[in-house]
Amino acid sequence: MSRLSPDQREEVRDRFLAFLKRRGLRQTQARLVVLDAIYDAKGHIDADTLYFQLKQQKHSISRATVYNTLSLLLDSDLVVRHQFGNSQAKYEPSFRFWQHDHLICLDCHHIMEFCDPRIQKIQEMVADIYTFEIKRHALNLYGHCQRVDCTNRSAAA
Amino acid sequence: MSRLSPDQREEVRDRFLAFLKRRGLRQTQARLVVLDAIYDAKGHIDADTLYFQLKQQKHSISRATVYNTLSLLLDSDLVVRHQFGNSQAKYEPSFRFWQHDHLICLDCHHIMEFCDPRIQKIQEMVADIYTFEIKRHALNLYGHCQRVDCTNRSAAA
DNA sequence: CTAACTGCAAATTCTTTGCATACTC
DNA sequence: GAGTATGCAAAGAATTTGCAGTTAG
Repeated sequence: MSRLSPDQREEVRDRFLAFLKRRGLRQTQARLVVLDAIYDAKGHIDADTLYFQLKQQKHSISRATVYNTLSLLLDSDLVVRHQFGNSQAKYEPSFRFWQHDHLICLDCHHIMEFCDPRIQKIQEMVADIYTFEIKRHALNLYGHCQRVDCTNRSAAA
Repeated sequence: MSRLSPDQREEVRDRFLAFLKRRGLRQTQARLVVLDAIYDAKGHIDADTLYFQLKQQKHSISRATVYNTLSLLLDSDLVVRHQFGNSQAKYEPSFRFWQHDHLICLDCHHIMEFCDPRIQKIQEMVADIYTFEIKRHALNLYGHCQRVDCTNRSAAA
């Protein structure tokens, strides 16, 4: 996933500030720092890793604030949350990325991304049949990757 | 999801017993009771609900045993686990059900099921492109249902 | 100024683990 | 009878909450 340009990053920031204003919430350092950290991360970061990453930098932000800000970022659609089978949620930037899906290795938990336009079609058809207004989807494919450095590979046939 | 016939139920039971024997594990009352409870449930039951359901019946089985048995049922492919966005995992019978996917209401958390053969195609193509051996998939569509008794419906446009 | 935000630690929720007792093989 | 499975309660992991102090508007 390619990094955003400075212009795009600024737009993300503006959107978040606008969202906060619209909700009557304050623009705080902490909130912007969390936003930047997620957009700087390679992708698929969990709340605690984010917390430790910020702790190591000059910004020290409590877990409570990290979670609080994540919640705001989800509400503003600038970040999406994923639950890849385990209990720990992962977050990634959503802005300006085309909607993509995930391929998860059951052995090494490596995550790959792919994109297939047919899912859009399925989504539209299902929405129609079930009279359901679909906001988003998550397609996760679980299996075994063939990477040479895949760990925990089981002997199971 | 239609209920299984007595014959099918017996086959499920036999499969589980065979699985236990193969692993050198014991056939205990508790394990069979948990298996039955999941297959009797309407579907999409979580561990704690299962625990309380069993508690109310004559069978009193501890949470530890519920979780232990769920793990064995997952290993034996008789039950599948789902993570629908929240932290609480849900379980459902897998045997003799065609693979299906889920439509989840963001307001009332009602879950509907659907099935689309195109997902199979996508799965095969992605497996090919990424040299990945796919074992299973989960496609979740999140949105707003139109049921009259849908609760928590937000005013958001 | 003042209400909202933050940090801290304690509380909650879901799941796993350790250990004495009970039961399968 | 030997040793695994169970129940209980306590531990653990992820996330949330309450409250006193801090800060944006």
